[in-house]
Amino acid sequence: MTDLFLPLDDHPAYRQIANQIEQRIVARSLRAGDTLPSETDLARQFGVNRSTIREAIRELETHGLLGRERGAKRLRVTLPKPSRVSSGVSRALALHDVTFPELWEAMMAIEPAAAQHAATRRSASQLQALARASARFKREITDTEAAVAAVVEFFTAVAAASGNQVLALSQAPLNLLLAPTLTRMIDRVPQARARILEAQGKIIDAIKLKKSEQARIWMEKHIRDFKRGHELEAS
Amino acid sequence: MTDLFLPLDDHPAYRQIANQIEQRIVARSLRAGDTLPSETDLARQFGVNRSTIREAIRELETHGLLGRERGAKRLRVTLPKPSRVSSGVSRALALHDVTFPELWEAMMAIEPAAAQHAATRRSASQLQALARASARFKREITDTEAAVAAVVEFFTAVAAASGNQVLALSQAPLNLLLAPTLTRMIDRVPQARARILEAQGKIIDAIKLKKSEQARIWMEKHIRDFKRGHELEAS
DNA sequence: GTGGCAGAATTGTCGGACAGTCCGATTATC
DNA sequence: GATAATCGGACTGTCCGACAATTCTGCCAC
Repeated sequence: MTDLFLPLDDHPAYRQIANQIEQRIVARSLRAGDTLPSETDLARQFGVNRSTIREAIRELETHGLLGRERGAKRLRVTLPKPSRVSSGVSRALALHDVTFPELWEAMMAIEPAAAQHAATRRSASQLQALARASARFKREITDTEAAVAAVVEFFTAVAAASGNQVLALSQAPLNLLLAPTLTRMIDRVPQARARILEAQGKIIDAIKLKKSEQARIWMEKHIRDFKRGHELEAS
Repeated sequence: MTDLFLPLDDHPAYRQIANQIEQRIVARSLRAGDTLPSETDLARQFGVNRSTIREAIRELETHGLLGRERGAKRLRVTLPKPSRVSSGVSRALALHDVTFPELWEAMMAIEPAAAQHAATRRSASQLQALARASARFKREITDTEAAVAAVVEFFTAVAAASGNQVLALSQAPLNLLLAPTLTRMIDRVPQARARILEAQGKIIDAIKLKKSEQARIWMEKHIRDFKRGHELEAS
């Protein structure tokens, strides 16, 4: 079953260097905010050419572990931004041709949980953010693209209010995948907009009153509507 | 509120090139398996130096969009491997200092759903994989590290059996985060091993018999045990 | 068709170079 | 003395050219 011999993968220098630096960051020996030595310096320290260092840096930069302040020259250690990470995930999922049912099942698992926890933990400002997102949806309800963006914003706000980074980061990629489908659906299913608005209202109410069970139930209904909408649209 | 002028972020050439290639891949104009032109060729086409091309390639390579067959020279378009993607996510979460309750809540949302769908959709071989993972846990039950690996393998197998790529990819990062905590817990809480084994058995039974509700419930109990274990361990 | 082989092609790494920009210190100005 | 203009050094982004090691390819023998 398992191969007898493992393939020996030679590590190019740039990858070894990237790994070494990554190790340091993960081990907190380099901490977020720290500035890295200059490329020339790194090249000297590692005993390689600057070009090699640059390739290593690119690797870490795309992982979000290194970055520069806007327009700054010096490189510094940064925490991977959730938005960057999740866009990578959703791109991967998109390339793997995820179907709507798959997406929907995942939303059905995650969003209600997020809503439930949001109801018990939301701060006042997070509640405001929710209300703002819903208001924006109401305002932009005729502009399909803006409306979809508002729906995504609403989900994001719920996840943020859940006070759970893991849930938030699990949820974020779903939004990006949902957008295209939702755009079609919202245009072709007449009652979709009204139902979304109603659900958002109920969810906000529940979260405001800290009724976690209510929040979960309404979010479930909300997500179920997406499936119905998708079925209607497809027929 | 909003700034009058947007900061103009200049995109270095290597990033522009990376974006262009990425676009092609996402738009399926370059499809998985296609081989890319040589670096020299790309440099000519884009009208830049080979070093610049190389930096762009590194970027796409770390995103998992490009890769080489083992020991091959020519670069080809590849689908991002879930394992690569999820390890990036879990590293990001680890750096953000995720707490156990956060992790636990996410598991509580995702794993039962995965188990439920696995019960309705699992193939025979996926069922076997589940049994294998559990058998391995039983066999290695005294070797902490191997036992933890087996637990992770079990969760992975459940997610795979769910037939849902989105759930699987949402779940994968959780495993990597769970491992260290579980290692401590399993060593300090005497009854942990037995309870895990029992839960795995019940879950496998339910999935084998396609009792989705049972599968969900037992998975919930299983995950709840982790919280209890964690509380016991902490005390 | 299989195996082997020489030459072409390609990658990984190197050294050096240069323009544009950012940073810090120094000097000039009010 | 505080602020503004100035200047040199440091650093990045990009380029050029080069070379060893390895892979790829077309060809030949069997």
